[in-house]
Amino acid sequence: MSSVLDGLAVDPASDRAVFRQIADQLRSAMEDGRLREGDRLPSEAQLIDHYGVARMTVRSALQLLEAEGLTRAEHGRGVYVRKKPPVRRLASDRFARRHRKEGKAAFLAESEQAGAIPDVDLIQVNETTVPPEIGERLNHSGPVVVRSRRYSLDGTPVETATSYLPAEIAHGTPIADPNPGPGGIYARLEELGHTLERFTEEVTARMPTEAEARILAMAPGVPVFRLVRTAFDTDGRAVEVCDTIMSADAYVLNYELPAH
Amino acid sequence: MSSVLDGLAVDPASDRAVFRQIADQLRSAMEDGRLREGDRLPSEAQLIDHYGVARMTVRSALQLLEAEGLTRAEHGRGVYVRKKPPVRRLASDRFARRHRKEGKAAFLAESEQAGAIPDVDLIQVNETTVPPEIGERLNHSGPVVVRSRRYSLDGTPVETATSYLPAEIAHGTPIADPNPGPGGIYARLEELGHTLERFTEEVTARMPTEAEARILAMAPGVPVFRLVRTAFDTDGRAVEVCDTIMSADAYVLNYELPAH
DNA sequence: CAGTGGTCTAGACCACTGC
DNA sequence: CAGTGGTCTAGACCACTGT
Repeated sequence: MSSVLDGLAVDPASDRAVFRQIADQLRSAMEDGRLREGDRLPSEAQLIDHYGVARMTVRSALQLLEAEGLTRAEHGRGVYVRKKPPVRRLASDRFARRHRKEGKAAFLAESEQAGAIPDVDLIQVNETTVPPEIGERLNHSGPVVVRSRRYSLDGTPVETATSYLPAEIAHGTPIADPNPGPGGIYARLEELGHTLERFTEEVTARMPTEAEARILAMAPGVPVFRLVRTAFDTDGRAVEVCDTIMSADAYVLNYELPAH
Repeated sequence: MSSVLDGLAVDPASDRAVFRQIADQLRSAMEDGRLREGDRLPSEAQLIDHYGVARMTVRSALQLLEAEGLTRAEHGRGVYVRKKPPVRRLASDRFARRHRKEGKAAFLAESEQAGAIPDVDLIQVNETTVPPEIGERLNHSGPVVVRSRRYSLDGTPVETATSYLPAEIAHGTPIADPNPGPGGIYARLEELGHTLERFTEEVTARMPTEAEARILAMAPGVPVFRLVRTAFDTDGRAVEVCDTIMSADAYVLNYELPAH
């Protein structure tokens, strides 16, 4: 009976640790298609038999692959080649005013267009003192209205977002309500006289914190994007900062750069 | 004698695995400042003594922290709270023509401005058939000139880049030389009549492949950005695709979005 | 129930660091 | 040299899955 392990062996005398050699061989099998998305890897017991090593050695190899985001272990079932989730493409014009005309907030409008079922939950709105990092971007100190929420697609959480707006702008307005109404808070800002002129986005990537991994139900080996967007009105005033954490395997970010 | 472990204990009867509890406690110490950047964590032997557990248990805890990018183990020395490397900020106008006037390629010009010592090595230029993924973006099939190189700052590799240009544009020109001359290949493209109009950038993040981790000397627990930039000339023709892999902890990407 | 992965123990030998 | 982390063995018991 044929298996991806046929003919594979490790060299205990090699400089490269045995568990790394085992991981290398399984990784190669995934790279050249002997193992495909969704396939089950050989079980720990099979790897132990095949390579003649202790269980911890094969577990170290499997853990390495999991940390690289290549596999996913399912308790009681097996270890599988990870499937890539559907990807959300963020276009650079996604906050353009024309996309707000239909009365939908950005996330809902885009998702329905992509054929996925969007959901928003864990909505919280409150008023606090601005965190220093955000205050710098808002060029504002003192009270801010803070709106946080979690977005899901087809039941899978993909993104959390926290918006900060100066209280003097947002206090007592629909922006401070859990449901800000059609078009989202950007539509409300414009109604309040803050016509939006431009946005800046600052993108970083890192492994999720424990809290982020929990709230986004993240698999090991998947990083997050952190995207901090600042909205400026036509007076050049920063009127909102939105701090977003996104499961990186669910996103492609598209931008346009000028050449002049 | 006082230590970050003072008063800390684990509950073996808890639902949460002991090694996760140990990781939680060390993570908390890093979050609230009891352990700071560069500090040494308690040694494995100290953790074993303090918690009364086996070595594999404390190693599992430490490995979890390393995979989260929080710590770095140094053989024979100890486990340390990871220091954040200096960050390179990429501005959205970094390919604007005005930045090419001084005759420096983008990377060198920026780095010197930031006070770091840039280096470029592993330069390779050859001609091959265009990979499908790149061909789609170039809207071109057939031969391409491929330029790949590695960039370092202060001796630390931070980025690899591979440029693809249609051979009919680049063949036999300085673009196909290892050293393309002042201003880099974008200056050469414009001299050849391909005035650059705009760029698109597509940003993703994931854990590095084994090969990427090696060439960029990456620590465990640090993801990479993949940035695929396409350059268009004033005829709307895609004239270059640049595929870049960057150590994510060394970069912040800045972009501007229009509101209209 | 058998098979799977999750956790944990109690050792062993090794390689690297710094004194 | 003592102290550190890196690798590996050979078990144990548990929880989850599917038949």
